Amino acid sequence: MAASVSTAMRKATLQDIADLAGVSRATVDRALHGRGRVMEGTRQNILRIARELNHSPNLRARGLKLSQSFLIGMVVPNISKSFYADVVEGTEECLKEHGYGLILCNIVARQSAERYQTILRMQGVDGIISCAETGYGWERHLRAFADEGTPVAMINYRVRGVDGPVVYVNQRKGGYLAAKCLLDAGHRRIMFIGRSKGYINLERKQGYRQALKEAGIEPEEQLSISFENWDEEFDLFVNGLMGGKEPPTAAFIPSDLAAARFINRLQSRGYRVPDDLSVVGFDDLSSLEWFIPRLTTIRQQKKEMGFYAAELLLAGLKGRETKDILLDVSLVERHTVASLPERKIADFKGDVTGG
Amino acid sequence: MAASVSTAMRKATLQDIADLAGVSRATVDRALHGRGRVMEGTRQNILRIARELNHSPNLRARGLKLSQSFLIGMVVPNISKSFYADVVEGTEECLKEHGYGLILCNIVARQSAERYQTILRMQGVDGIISCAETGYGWERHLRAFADEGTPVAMINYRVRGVDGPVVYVNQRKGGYLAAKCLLDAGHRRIMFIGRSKGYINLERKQGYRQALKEAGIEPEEQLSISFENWDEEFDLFVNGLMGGKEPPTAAFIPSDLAAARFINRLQSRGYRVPDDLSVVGFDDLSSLEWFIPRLTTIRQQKKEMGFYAAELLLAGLKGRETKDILLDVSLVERHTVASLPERKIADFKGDVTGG
DNA sequence: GTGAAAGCGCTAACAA
DNA sequence: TTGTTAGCGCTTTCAC
Repeated sequence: MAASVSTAMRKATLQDIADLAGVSRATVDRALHGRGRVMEGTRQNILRIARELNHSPNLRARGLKLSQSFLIGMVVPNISKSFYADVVEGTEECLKEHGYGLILCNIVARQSAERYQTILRMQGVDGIISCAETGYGWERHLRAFADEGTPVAMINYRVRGVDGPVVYVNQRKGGYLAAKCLLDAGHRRIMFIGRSKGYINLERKQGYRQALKEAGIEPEEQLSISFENWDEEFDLFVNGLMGGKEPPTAAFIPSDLAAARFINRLQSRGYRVPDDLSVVGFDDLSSLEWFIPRLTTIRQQKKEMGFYAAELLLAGLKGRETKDILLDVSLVERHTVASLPERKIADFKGDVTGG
Repeated sequence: MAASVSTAMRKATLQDIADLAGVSRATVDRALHGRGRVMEGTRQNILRIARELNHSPNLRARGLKLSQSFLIGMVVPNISKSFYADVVEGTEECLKEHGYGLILCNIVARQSAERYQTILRMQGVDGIISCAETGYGWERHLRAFADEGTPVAMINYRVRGVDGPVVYVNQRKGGYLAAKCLLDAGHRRIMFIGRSKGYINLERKQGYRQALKEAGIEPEEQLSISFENWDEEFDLFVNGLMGGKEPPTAAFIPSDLAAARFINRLQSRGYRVPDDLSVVGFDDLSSLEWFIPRLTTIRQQKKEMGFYAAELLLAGLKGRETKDILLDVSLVERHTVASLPERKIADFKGDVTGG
C-alpha cells in the first residue's frame, strides 16, 4: 500500500521501468512497442513492471522526437448549432478510436480565428478538419497551415488553394429531391427562399432548377427570394407575392432553420402549412425534432460527414492515398407538403396552355 | 521570394533565430518572454527576426521541460445534446482566451470512458473539466486522475472523492420556483414527473416539496411518478391518475426533454396543455426553441456553467485560491402554465376543508 | 538481443 | 547582459 502511494506521485517513465527490470530504456521501448527483438522472458518482465507502474507513454516527449502531437484541430462555425455538434460528434467518434485528441475550435468571430490559428500552430496539431463556410478570415489561416505542410481535410467544399481530401454532400441532388417532391405533389409555382450565393446554396438551387426544368417549368427569378431583414421584408413578401393573383403554392427553403422561421411567420399571418403553402427544408436538424408541423426536408448525414473527414485525414497521415467522398442525401417526408388539389392544378395548367 | 519558400519548409526554432541574430538560444528565449535583462537593441532585433521567421513556440518542447501541455480535457456525456453543447461552448470561450486547447471527450459508452482516460493521460492534460453525471465508469477514472494530481473542476456536483472546485446550479431553487409558479396559478394537485434519485433530481424535488409545504400542501407520494418505459407506463398513467376522480392539474417535470415528450403524448391522447394540464420543465433547452406550446421552464445558465468551471480550473492552475460557485436559476414564463379556473380552486378547497 | 548515445525544442540554473 | 550546459521522456541509429 505504501509503495503504491509513493509511486502515484510522479508518472512512471521508461527509465523507471528500465531500472526495475535491470535493462536499458531502449530495451523497454522495444518491448513496449513489440518492435525489434527482445527475449521473451525480459519482454514479459518489462510488460509486467510497466503495468504495475501504470506507465503511459508521454506523448509530449514522443511527439518531440517524432514531430507528432496526436492532436487534430476540428474547426466549426458554431458548436451550439445542432448541425455542427452532430458533425463534431462524428469526427470525435473516429478520432478517439485511433487515439487522437480532438481540439475543438469554435470560430465565432475574427478573434477566435486568430486564437485558434495560434493555438493549433503552437500545439503542432497533426492535422486539421475544417467544416463548412466558417468565415472570419479562417480560410486564410487554413491556407497558411496547408502551406506549411499541415494535412487538412475539408467538409462541404474545398477551401480555395488548400490541398487535401474533401467530404462533399450531394447538395444538388438535395435541391433536386426537394423540388421533385413538391412537383410530384402537383405544385408548379415553387419558390426558392434563400441566398443565391455561396457554393452550397448555389448547388441546392441548381438542383431545384433542374427538377423544375425536367418538369417543363422554366424557373422564374421572381420566385427566387431571400430575406436579409425578416421584419421588413416578410411583410413585403406577404403583401406582394403571396397576396398576388397567382401566389406560389410551395417553397423550397434550403435550410431547416430558415424554414422553421418562415413557417412561423406565415402562421402568424394566418396562413396554414402545408394547406396554404407546402414547404421543404434542408438539413434535417435534430434541434427541430419538436417543430410542428414536422418538417419535410432533405437529410444530410451529419455524423458521417465528420466521421469520414476524420478517416480521410488519418488515412492521409498514414501516407495512404485518399479520394474525396460524396455523401448521399435523402428526402424525409413529414408534414409540410400537401398535394395541390386537382382544381388548382387544372386552373394553373389552363393558365399556361392558354397563355 | 525564394527565401520565404524555403523557410516555410520547417518551422523556425529558437536556434534558427539565435543563429540569425548572432546570439544564443537563451538570449532569444529571454527576449521572447520579456524575462531577464536583454539589451534593447538585441531584443528588437530578435523580435524582428522571430516575426520574419513566423516563429511560434513549440509547446511540446516547452511542455516537456515544464511538465505542462496547455491542454484541458472537457468531459461531457453527449455533445449532440444542446445542453452540453452550450456548456462546452462556455468552456471553450474561456480556454481559448487563455491559450489553452480544449480536448473534447464525449463519453457515450464504457469504451469511450476508457479511451479518453488513456488519451488524456498520454497527452498529459493540465486539467480536466467534468460535466454532469457522465456514467460509464468515468467517475472512477476521474478519481484516478485526481489522485495522480491532475487538477479537476466539476460541473453540477462533486464526484465523490475528487478534490477541486465545483460549479453548482441552484437546483433546489429551480424546483421551488417551478412549483411556486404552478401554485401561484392556483394549482394544488401538482405532480412531480421524473426519477427521484441522483443528486440533481433529488434537489429539484426537494425544492418542489418545499414550495408545496410552504403553501400548506403535504406532497403526496402518489403524485410523484416516473416513466421508465413510456410506451407501457403512459397508458397506465392516463387511465389511472389522469382518469381518476381527482386528477392532477399540473406537473413539474425536471427536464425539458421529458416535458416535451410528456406533452406530446398527452396531446395525442386528447388532452390540451396548458388547458387541461399545466407543465413546467427544467433546463430551458435551446433545442426546444421551436416546441409548441412554448415551455414554461427553469433556465439554467449553461454557457456560464462551462465558462466558470474553466475559470476556476485555470485559477487553480495558477495557484490561486478557488471557491465553489453556485449559479442562480430563473423562471421563464411561456405558454404551458394556465391559471386554474376559480371554480376548480373552490371545489378543491372545499374537498380539503370538508375532508 | 541489448546498450550507449545523440537529439527533438525549449527552459533555467549557473558562469562569465 | 549574455552564453554554457544539462535535462525534460522518448526514439533510433550504431555498436557490441
